[in-house]
Amino acid sequence: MLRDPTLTINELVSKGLAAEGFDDFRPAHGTIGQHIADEGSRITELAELAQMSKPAIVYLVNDLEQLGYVERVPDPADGRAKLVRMTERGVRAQRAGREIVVRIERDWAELIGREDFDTMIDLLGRLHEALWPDGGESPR
Amino acid sequence: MLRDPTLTINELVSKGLAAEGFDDFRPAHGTIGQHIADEGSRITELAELAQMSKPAIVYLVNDLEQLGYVERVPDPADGRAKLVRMTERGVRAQRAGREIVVRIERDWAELIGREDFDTMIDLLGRLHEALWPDGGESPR
DNA sequence: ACTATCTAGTTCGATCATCTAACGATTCCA
DNA sequence: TGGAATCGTTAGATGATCGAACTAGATAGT
Repeated sequence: MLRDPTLTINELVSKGLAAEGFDDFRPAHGTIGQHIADEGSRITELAELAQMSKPAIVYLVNDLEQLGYVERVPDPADGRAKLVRMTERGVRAQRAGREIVVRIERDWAELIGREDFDTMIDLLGRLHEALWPDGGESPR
Repeated sequence: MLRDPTLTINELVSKGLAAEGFDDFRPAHGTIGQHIADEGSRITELAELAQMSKPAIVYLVNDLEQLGYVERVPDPADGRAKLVRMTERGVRAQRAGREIVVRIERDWAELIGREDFDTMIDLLGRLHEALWPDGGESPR
């Protein structure tokens, strides 16, 4: 019951983006897009948020950089670090992706009723909050 | 909110099984264990239920057969087909897995309250039912 | 009854996403 | 100022998945 909707959202977003000209954007890239901050995020930071290893993030960021969705800039605060930041194209894709999610939520809300849907989201949020308090810090 | 719990359940079940002597059972194998019928299921059938390609199922069933969790028997009703059936070890693992899931549900229910948890499950079920009516048939 | 077509499972080859281990560069601290 | 921790990366491996092409068996149309 959790798994199917998760996969379907990913799939729908991917297809929706493809239809809007972002056809080189793969589902796994969404992990980055979801967590990246507007001012840019460090690799380590993204790894923590996505609960993935750093090499996995590097792999995805390499892809996204190659495809022109993100760029690496040196972090002025730390010579070792780099900030991964959305390019203009990346921002457009991110916006499009969020719109698609909103549309899916609207569609699904109609299926079981807006009120019940909101309740469900709220409860899922509470469970998530209970399992990963706030920022969410579990090293992997 | 959907993705994290999904992954966590998989991970916890895997670890729990490992602790009970089924340490060669990998998360992906769960896809089979979840859908296989007591009398045995065909490869094609499993592919439909899991919404995966046939080769992917064959790959997993090969693994599970090698590890002694399932066995292939000829389907008396169709000479081309084979039934994938749980072995004794498979049944034990399946039971253990279900117990672990029950335990996780109990733990999580405590986090947000049993009543709200039940409501959430019910709503998720309704959404799932609305998206994949009953048997669930979407070819891939 | 024969052939053409369809279906069940499999093999092959490729690809994607992910991991652990090891490494150079930089920063931090005692 | 020198040793330990941290940041990103590379290298190498593996798991899970797919599509295309194949074989053996079933089925339907003539």
